[in-house]
Amino acid sequence: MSRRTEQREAILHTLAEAEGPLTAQEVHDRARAVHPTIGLATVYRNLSSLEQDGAVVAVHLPQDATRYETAGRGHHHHFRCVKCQTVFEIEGSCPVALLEGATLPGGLTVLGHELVFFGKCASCADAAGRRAGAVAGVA
Amino acid sequence: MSRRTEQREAILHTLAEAEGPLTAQEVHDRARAVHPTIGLATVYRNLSSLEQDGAVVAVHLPQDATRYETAGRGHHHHFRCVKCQTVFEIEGSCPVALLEGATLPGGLTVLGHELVFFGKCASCADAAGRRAGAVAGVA
DNA sequence: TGGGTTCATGACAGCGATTCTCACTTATCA
DNA sequence: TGATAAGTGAGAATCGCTGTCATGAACCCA
Repeated sequence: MSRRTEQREAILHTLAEAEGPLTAQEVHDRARAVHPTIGLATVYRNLSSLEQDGAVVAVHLPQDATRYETAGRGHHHHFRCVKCQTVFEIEGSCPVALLEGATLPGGLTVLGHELVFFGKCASCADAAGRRAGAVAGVA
Repeated sequence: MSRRTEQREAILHTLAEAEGPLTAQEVHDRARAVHPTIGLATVYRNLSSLEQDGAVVAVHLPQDATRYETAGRGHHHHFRCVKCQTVFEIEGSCPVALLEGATLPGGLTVLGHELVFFGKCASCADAAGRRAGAVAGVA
């Protein structure tokens, strides 16, 4: 039972408008455009309570701050280019999702998973080798 | 061409003896049993150079410090109990490994991936429902 | 074997991300 | 409207990790 506050709405609005998952710092910066006095601690507090409410999901990428995005955009994973560090969304059916709810040997009950790919995006792969006409049109 | 130092060996030895992936802090604590003056910065430096040499691999678990384990124990993933935070190793064939080297739509070339499951281990699942004396057989 | 040249080390300051604390403000409900 | 408990903002504190720098040790060559 969380209260409805301007700050909370500003944060949700910021995430809804974002083109990809944002760090708390980025949320803070953008939310200040709407609510100039909002504090960083407030952003962190709201992000974690929103996560508990299921309104946002946290995205954990190795060697990066925790990022947040609005929930309800379907199951998907992320790909990070090891060269330019850009994060891409990977959509489509996930083979690992079959294990959700399964019990693995040893009695481990799977409730969820996080899958992160790393590799080279089209532009960096081009730059490295020769050149081909691949377009990195991923969200 | 890295030099062979006592510290480096102590770190490798510590990881080889460990029952699971260790944080830099844990490696530091344990390595001090062998080499009492070893510094934390040295541990971090060696861990990353060993990682570059391919002697150890880094394990990134959400909401946890980076962990390290010796390389060459085959492709596997990790499971973290959301209750007791224990980390288990998941072995067996990995459906995602098929994508290694593949090029995803958008021209994303997959070089590697990290997969982390979270859920409840046997003992915590038991404790939640009934209670039984399951042993947390950490690998 | 000795001596010089790097590279590695240890100590610690510093940084970014996140959490904690505390006094103050405000949404909510009787 | 007023009480009250939850939420807020500011800043200190904490945690994981990296950078710096003087010192120490591994390696190469004579």
